[in-house]
Amino acid sequence: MSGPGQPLPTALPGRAPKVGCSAAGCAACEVRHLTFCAGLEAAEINHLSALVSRQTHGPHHALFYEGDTAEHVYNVTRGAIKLYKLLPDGRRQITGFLLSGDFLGLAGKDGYSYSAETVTAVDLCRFQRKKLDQLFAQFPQLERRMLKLATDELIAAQDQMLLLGRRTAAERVASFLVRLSERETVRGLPGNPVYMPMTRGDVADYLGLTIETVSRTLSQFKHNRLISLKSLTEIELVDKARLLEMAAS
Amino acid sequence: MSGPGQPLPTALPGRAPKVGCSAAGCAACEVRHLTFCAGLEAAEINHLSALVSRQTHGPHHALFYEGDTAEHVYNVTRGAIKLYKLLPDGRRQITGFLLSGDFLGLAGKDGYSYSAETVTAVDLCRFQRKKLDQLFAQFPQLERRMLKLATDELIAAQDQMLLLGRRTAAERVASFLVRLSERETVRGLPGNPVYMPMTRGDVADYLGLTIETVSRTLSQFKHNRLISLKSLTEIELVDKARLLEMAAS
DNA sequence: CGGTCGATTTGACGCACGTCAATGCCTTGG
DNA sequence: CCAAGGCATTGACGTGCGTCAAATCGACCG
Repeated sequence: MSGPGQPLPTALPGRAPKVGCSAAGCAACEVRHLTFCAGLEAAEINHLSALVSRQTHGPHHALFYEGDTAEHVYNVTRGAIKLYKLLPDGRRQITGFLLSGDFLGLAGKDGYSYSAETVTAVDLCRFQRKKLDQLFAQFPQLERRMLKLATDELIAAQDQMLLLGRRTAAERVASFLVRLSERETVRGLPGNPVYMPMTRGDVADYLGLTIETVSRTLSQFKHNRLISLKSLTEIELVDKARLLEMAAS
Repeated sequence: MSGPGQPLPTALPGRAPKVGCSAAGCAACEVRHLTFCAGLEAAEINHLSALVSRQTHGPHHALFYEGDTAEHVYNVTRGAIKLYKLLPDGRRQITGFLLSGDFLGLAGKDGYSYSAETVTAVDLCRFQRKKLDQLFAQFPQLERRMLKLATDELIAAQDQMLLLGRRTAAERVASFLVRLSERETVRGLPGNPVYMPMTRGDVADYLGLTIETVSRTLSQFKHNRLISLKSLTEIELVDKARLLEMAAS
């Protein structure tokens, strides 16, 4: 798996992702509590509002590539994004999927450490890193919040290492479904059926497997009545208890 | 691989790890430039000095376990530490090895996200998280520095995901040797031969392999004149160019 | 409505790496 | 010096997942 993606449904009837702050401004942002913008006073929010530039992109749009100078920092307010790294021969590892409220753009001195591409149509809040750094000086609260986000991401990355290094294919897929469901729940969505907008290839490259193994594992889950496929991108978790057990950590 | 480790040479003749700041205080700390203590004024260093408690531990000593309340934060000033996560059935993933100058103790709300155990004898600088947080309020510089460290760790974690998800056994071992060598170089050590104090089991659990595969891969490298084993814990990188190529990212 | 194209599923088969089992080696201690 | 206890290495063999290849499905379009 590598190369640019192909057309995917931009939205699903009756399951349109929650709309973010695209028009109304940061004060009305529905996902602010999830982002680094959380916990700011009204006055501070206005400072942020002045800095932000809003963007919308269609599916399968490259935002930046690994190694690019990291000039911007983003919050996702709608849709899904994938982050990935490539080996010279094209092998790909997806390091994360971002949903609304997720943050994007931490980078070391060598620029972005991964490439970013939209999975579905997305809305983004974009900040210039330079200007944001100035704001950090004014509002240490923001930097504290950023450290918390980075720490949470690090913890998630460590969990993923455990998954990639030591879990079986079935455990990986079960864990993926359960985690995706939980992330939707946190965002006020039902979480069951799970909305899974990425391709099997994306899932495979996230879980360190092949497309075929992901597909076969899902088929096996279906056969064992653990899940039921409403459509290619909608999976009902029928036996969530058993799935949780498989995903157990 | 799991369970507590067994005796290992505490030091190697002629290769004793660099001594840290154990006696002289932070002002004389040899690894400060690598830690979050970097870039502070003399006065600020004194504040830190007042907070720090120094510890020494022998090899194979557990510092804390995953889930423990995260009361402390550490800097390693001598020796090597491993961080790991366990699955209920005992499968283990080592998420990182720490050397002198490395930082330890970022944690989410569920306490430490990994267990920590010494590999060799170590010296540590220990801070109470609560007190350190107070210092952060006084010196935003410190928090900035902490964010940088967390970001660097996150980037390293993403590299490790790529390794665990997509690299072959030979690539993993080559990458491990080369990175260990580079880390020693940064610390002013020769970096060749590489000093590798952890057991084959530790390496296996770090690379998502088994002891046998690590051992076989090293034997194959030896046979192909890529490396030469001076001892179990000292590996000469004979054909570093070829190793770098295998590790290529 | 039939055709096209890519994504997904399914099947057959192979292999890289895991498992199981000696054997060897190094360190420690009597 | 010998014995014991752990690692580490090596060999033989097994298997989970990858590879290759062929349906099948589903969305889009003229």
